Amino acid sequence: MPMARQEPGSARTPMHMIISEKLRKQIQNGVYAPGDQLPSEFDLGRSFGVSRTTVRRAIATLIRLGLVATQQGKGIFVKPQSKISFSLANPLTFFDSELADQGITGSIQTIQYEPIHPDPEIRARLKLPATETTVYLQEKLILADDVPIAIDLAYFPEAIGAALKDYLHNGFTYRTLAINGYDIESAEGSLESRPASYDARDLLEVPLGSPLLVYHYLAWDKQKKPLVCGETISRADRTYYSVGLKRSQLGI
Amino acid sequence: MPMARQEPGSARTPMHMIISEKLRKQIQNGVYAPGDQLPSEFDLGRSFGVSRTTVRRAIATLIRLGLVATQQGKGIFVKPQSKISFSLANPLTFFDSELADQGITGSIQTIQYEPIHPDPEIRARLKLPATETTVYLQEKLILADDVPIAIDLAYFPEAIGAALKDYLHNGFTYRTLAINGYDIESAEGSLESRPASYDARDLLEVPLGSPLLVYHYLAWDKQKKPLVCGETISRADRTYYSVGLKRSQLGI
DNA sequence: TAGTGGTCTAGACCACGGC
DNA sequence: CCGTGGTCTAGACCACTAC
Repeated sequence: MPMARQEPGSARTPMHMIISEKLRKQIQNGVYAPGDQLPSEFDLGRSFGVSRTTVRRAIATLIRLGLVATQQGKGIFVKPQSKISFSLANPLTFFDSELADQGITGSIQTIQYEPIHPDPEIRARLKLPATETTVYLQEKLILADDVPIAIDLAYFPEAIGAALKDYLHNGFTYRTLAINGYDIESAEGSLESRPASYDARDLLEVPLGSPLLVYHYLAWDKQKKPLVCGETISRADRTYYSVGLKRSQLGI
Repeated sequence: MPMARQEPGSARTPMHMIISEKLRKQIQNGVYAPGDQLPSEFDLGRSFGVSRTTVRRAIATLIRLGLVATQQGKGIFVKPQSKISFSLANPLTFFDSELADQGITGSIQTIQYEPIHPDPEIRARLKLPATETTVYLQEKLILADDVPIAIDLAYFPEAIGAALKDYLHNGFTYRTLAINGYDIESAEGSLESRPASYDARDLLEVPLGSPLLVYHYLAWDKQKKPLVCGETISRADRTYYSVGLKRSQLGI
């Protein structure tokens, strides 16, 4: 029997939406608590009177809303919700203490720290002269309670990168630059959100297409010479950025 | 014939992923330009040798990545990419001129401006005394070139809301507060990203689960008395926030 | 009327987890 | 071994768009 069509005159709401909305409300009302297991796809299909394909579509919606996660061979589980705060003013600067304040153990894994030949966009941001073809790329994974929550890619001009080689393995901070005589005078940044690509999905262990926060930054010294630029890509389900502004900084 | 299983020893990559990745690369390499129509689901299925269900799964991935959009009865089209910048320091303050600088016509539609009885979270943020049970809610839709890109919900203490009743219909800005004698001394905000719910999907015309940027804000006067709080919910595929920081503001 | 995407089915095989 | 989610099929009906 193909397709169970809607009774004439009944609401036009697709079954997969009815199912996902019902489950969503049950999760938000605590019928299913964080960590709880939902009924199996087979059982849900039987109790709603639909095929497994339709149930799977409803579950896919809940995954996209960040409410549940599936585990092959085990089942469907309600995800715990809680976000970690990053400060926009000093990203990753007091990373450890910032997380400690929130009751979380932070750590940084350097994935690579190597000289590379950057693409034109990075060259432009660092205002590299034509004679300089090399920058240092520091790629690191940021973990909270041993769960990856962000990737940071930082690009340093060659001289700075070489000088800081031994200092940056344990994570980058603006302070590391300052201690080594590179004084940051100003910085600019931008915050956007993008859906997770297949690559990001593998690194950050999130569903494909789930929101990621991307923080682009660029810092200069007094002579307006770029010291570092980069981007921090973080799981939007686990992180947010906060900022405080005084009167002088507001555009009033 | 059920399921076309993989040849023994071949890569384990699902067909839907092979298809979506191939189309993704073709889009990024310009084989399909923004605005172009992709082959129909039927044709894609035929050319890849898979069922339409599998093609639809691949297309669903491209939609989640924000690369294409479907139109019933018409086809699958490549989405144009371009983002509008909001300033974090003065959100919505110079909204019109900010967008004009980017070559975009901005407009604001007030959805409602009414006294309401807020939930405890808003009460706490505005530090309402127990005797005050009313705040003004201003809800508005922000359009760029007549396309909705954001929703803003602003909550004012009763006295301020009543005083500004006639001024706020044309959009809220910090400046409106200042002109009327409510001087903002400081403000704080936070930026996060959430997947679009069914409600947000309808208002902002985005796919379910696509990333939204949420900016929470709160502003005080000299006596640390809250003047306004609220949140701006914007389409992450059309907006980003930028911020500039001077040395004194960096945590170095 | 033809073509497109939107929804749904019944059933299949596979890979993983736990008993 | 069984139960779970992961992938896929072949075919159906519907709603919308364009000619």
